[in-house]
Amino acid sequence: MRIRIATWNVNSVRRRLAGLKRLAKEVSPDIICLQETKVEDAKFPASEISELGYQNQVIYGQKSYHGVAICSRYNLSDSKRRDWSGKIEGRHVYCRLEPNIELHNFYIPAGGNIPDQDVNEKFLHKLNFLEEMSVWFAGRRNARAILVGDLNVAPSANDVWSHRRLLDVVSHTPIEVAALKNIMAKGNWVDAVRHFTPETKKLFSWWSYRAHDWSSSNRGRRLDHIWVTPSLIPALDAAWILRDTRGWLDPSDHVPVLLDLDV
DNA sequence: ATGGTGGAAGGTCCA
Repeated sequence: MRIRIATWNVNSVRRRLAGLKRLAKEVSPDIICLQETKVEDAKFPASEISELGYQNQVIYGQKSYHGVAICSRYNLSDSKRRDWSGKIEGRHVYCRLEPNIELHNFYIPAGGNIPDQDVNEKFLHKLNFLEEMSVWFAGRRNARAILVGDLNVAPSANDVWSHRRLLDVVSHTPIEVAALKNIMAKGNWVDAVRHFTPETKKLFSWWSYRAHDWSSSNRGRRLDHIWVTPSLIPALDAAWILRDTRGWLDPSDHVPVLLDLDV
């Protein structure tokens, strides 16, 4: 059985319905994990997404900010919402797929502009969130699991357009990179995208709206990730990033990341 | 150091 999973920070699910329709038509994921839905659950466009084929939905949103969802052609069970770092913000949902795979969808806090936890509460919140994740997943390392989402950290030198110029920019600072790698180490996670594309090759999943020409300047970062636990490595068929989506009409600033599994 | 754009708002806040 082949399962195709997409993760996409849509920057408002209601503003991205045409993009979701095009993604469903052209790429046909079985499961789409969304971040930054920016809508409370009662106003989530459930019927529109159901009409695209994704009748099974786990949503956890709030007004204006954050918000995540898992939308699936297949049945989902044991769906849960979890809060982190003392805030109720709609940043994590998870559920079970058949055959017995746990799927986690995260929107990790961006962390504000100043990379100093003593003066920037948002950066402190991000570091606390990452630390809590490392502890929680350390206690679940025997799970057969997939973790996707906008993790808001670009861990490797070739996950950013300029390692040197972003060392002091939130998303690529050494303290965030160490925190993300600590989650991977303690939770026994493997980076599915880097499993297929060597670290020597630049890979981005986000380009700022503020660039005059995002494609030619290409000042991107890889903030969106798909991880799997080791028992799923033999099932990995492919993992890739849909760069062209950034050039679609009315784009998100993030593009989808895809995984094909044969389980 | 600042601004550049986009989204939810209908103030600004956030990315």
